Amino acid sequence: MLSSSRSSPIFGPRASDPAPSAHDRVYRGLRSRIMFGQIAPGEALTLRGIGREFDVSMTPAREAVQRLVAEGALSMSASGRVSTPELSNERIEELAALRALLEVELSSRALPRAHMALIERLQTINSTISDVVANRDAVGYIRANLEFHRTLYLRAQAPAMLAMAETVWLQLGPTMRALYTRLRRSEAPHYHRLIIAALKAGDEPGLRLAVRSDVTQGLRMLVV
Amino acid sequence: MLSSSRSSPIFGPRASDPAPSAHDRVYRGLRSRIMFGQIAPGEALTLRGIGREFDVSMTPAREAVQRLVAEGALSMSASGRVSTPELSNERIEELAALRALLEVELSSRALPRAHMALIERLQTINSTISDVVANRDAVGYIRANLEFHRTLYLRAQAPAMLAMAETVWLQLGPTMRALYTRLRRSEAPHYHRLIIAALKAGDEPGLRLAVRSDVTQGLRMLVV
DNA sequence: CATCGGGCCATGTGATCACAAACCGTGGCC
DNA sequence: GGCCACGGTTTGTGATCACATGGCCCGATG
Repeated sequence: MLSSSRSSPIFGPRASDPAPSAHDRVYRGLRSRIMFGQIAPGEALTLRGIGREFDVSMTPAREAVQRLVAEGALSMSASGRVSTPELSNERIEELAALRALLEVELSSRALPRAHMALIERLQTINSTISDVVANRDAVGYIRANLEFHRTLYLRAQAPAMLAMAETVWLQLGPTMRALYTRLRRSEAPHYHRLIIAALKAGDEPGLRLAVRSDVTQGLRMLVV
Repeated sequence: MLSSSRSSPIFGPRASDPAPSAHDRVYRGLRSRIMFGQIAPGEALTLRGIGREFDVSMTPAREAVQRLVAEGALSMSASGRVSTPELSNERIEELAALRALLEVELSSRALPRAHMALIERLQTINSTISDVVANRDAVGYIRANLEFHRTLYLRAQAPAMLAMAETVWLQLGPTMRALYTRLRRSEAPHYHRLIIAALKAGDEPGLRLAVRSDVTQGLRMLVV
């Protein structure tokens, strides 16, 4: 995850990846599921089950799982059983603070490079979010929301920082679904519009505030 | 690396770890070596070689390597060969910025909980650093320096954030050695003393500045 | 003498297997 | 009725093996 030397196509594989190894296929598959909230917190996984599902032996399944455990996307009991972690409130707050820290910086670095084409793409993604929210599609919402952020942060030209932000998303994945199912429909892309406005205006303080708010807002209602 | 559910004894194993699995042993061993700069940038590793060295088969060696690759501590070529990464100047600058971002926040969170006992321990570590620097012991210097920071940040009660900071240290490990061999002896614990002074005074802005300086100073001279 | 090609060797990958430990359900006992 | 012990079954771990691929050295050739 953190800056593998390979390309990291989180949102769908690239066109011409020559020969994706088995453990990479499994890793990507599980990673998407976790990041986009398709696995509930506390759900258990078994190596043989993963192997059956992806049609590989236990070896690649183990490597993929090990990697996700290392990234905090899965947790492993002392006996080696793996499951998606159930985050404590303190942990959720800490991860939200990390998102704020990293993503504010990323957006700030992206600002000077944000041209009109980027802003248009963000607006397109934003309207996708509206559609998907109207359909009560939690997974689609999370995916589109993260794509919005990722598209912006890619402009920051800071791969290590982006990788860390994605690791935080990954750790929050299972929890995020629980959040977005109880989300009010109307308020969804509110801060996103503020972000776009600040980008257009070249308003750095406004952008930092908008990103921080967008990132913090959702998570705050989760720690009841 | 990132918040494994197990305890993470980076600086020497705990007393009563019941049955450390083989891949964990290998992982910890390689991780220390990398983080403390005992492996040069670009140095190659082989699974069978690691297996021989730690007296295990290829399987645990593979898992440990995979994990370190995921953390950015090792890089893997398209053909699967692993080596310690040779960082570009942009990457080094980015990682230094990450250190500043994360560690300033960590120190700031540790400040309200920093009591006298902690400050004394920091001073003890600091004198160790002076000794070790006098002996031109690069690895010892890096180890003691990181222990100084880690001791402070542990008080922040922010395990995910600390884990991310350690991941950055890990990525910088092989490069750090190259840095500290060309370090002037006298200036070593300068900013550390500023950090301790700010802690004693409860001076948060001063602490943030001192940490940022300490973290940035060394790395800056590396990007010639 | 430089460059290209072929063949051997080392290396990573993934499958399979043996083993030990943990989990779960059942039955008995208090 | 609740609690505990026990055995079958599931699960993770680590070793070993077969295979394909890439690297590297050496020799032949222009």
